Amino acid sequence: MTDQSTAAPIRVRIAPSPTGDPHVGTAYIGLLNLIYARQRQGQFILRIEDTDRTRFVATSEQEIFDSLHWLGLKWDEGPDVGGPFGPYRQSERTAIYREHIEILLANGTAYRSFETAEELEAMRKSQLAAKLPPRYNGAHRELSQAQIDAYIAEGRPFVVRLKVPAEGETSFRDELRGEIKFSHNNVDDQVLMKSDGFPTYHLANVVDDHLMRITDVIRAEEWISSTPKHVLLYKAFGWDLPRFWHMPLLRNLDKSKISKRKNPVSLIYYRQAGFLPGSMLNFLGLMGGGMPAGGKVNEEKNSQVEIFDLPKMIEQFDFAKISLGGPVFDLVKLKWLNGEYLRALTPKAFFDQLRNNLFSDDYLRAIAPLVQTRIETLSQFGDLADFFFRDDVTPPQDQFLPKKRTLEETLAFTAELLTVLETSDWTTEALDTTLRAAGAAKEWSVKENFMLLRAILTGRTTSPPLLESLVVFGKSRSLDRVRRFLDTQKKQRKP
RNA sequence: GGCGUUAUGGUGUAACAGGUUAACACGUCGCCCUCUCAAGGCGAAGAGUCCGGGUUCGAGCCCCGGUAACGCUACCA
Repeated sequence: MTDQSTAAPIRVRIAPSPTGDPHVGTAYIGLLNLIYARQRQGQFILRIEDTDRTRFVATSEQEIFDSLHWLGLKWDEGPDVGGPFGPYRQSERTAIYREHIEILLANGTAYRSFETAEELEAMRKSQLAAKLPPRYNGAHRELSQAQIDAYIAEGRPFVVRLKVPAEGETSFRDELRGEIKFSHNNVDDQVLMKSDGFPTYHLANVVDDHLMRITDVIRAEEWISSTPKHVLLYKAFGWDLPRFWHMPLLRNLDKSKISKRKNPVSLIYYRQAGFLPGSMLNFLGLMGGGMPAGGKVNEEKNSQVEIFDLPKMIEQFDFAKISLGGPVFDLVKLKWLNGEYLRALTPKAFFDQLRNNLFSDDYLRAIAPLVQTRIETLSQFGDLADFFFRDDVTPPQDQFLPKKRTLEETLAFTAELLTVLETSDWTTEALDTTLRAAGAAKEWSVKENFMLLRAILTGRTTSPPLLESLVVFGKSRSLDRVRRFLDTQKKQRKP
């Protein structure tokens, strides 16, 4: 029952959410999906999962497109290129989800649940306090039609939940690991449709994958525990299951799931910091095995360098050879690989890279007005604007530490700044508001506040205007600089 | 806590369907080249394959039992 007709054309997809910077993990899973599709003359689809209105970021979708294109990952169907199974943006498919939720409500595999978010939160807390696994208590599983009608007439908001069978288990086949079983005791009655009428991931994902004729779901390992819910949904609709492939999770150096706190994860960062798309793709392809002999080309002398481009990966990548331990995303090795790519460039191509990226007209045009009034000879440009072109800066303590502050409170305040900056819009106006508010909240003067950030960003106490500099330097790289600063300070204090 | 997944040097990976001193790359260290730094060349250290049992003439590969790490445990994906 797991296999779709073998004659059906292979169709795979990635389904990123536009909730922030395009993630390196999206590129990783995207690459794997693309390789899988190309190896089998299949189709690769991009679907935007924008059902979470609270985390939605307007610019994010375009950034996902741009970053993926930068890497050379091309999709056959998607919101921007269209296709026969659209729309490819979930926010444009709400009518479809409503229709489908009606089917489940009608055949008794889902039910309305009228508790408020606060009630649920309270329930969760008390369960946790009692050391019980936090799960929905099923209070509204068997509401009578009369009660339901009454609640609805009252105008009480509700969510729709999956009615997981009380007994038994659900098992499915993971193509890389074999059979995986979950007892229904451990599968919660997942919310399928939120009270705002938007579907959750679980519903939208299953419905779309079926409607878009997806044959193989290739996604990250973190989804394994919710797969039984998805399987139950396919069954509830009476649909065939796709194949499931759960890929190992990219990790930080400490083996935890890769995160911006410990590692740059934004593709925008990597692009702006001057990594070449080819080396990034090559590196990603090496993560988790799959390539012959772990990336060793052959026994010939001098040809052991792990150089793979997309066509080569499509030719040689073997999904059966994927190793399941979570690979550490090792920035040191990525840099080495990128260096290899840089050195392999012709002098002309290398010059073009510099000219089109680090020293692009756009970048220089944005920086120029910030320094024009501050220099007397053109060569002083370098003295003042060097931080725009550097990988990192390290301000000495006497530069960043305000006179009246201890190192302790300064670092705490910096961490505070980091959190508010992460969610701030990246315009001078927004940054001004954000920073002033954060400073006021902790009783840091604007001067102390701005000076601190200036030192972190530029490595000195004299610089072009802070806000404008932040904007020009970009959000990803600016935040990375703050994180690295914090990290360096932490490491210096510990040992 | 519950459930699930995983486990080869510091890191990424190899090791045919169990068969010699566990291989390659990054990193580290040393030497050579050299005005410096890289790059490049040469070399070294570093794992006995998470631990404990078992099967076998023989186990990193098979079986059993532990442990640890990670993931999930939301009206987020």
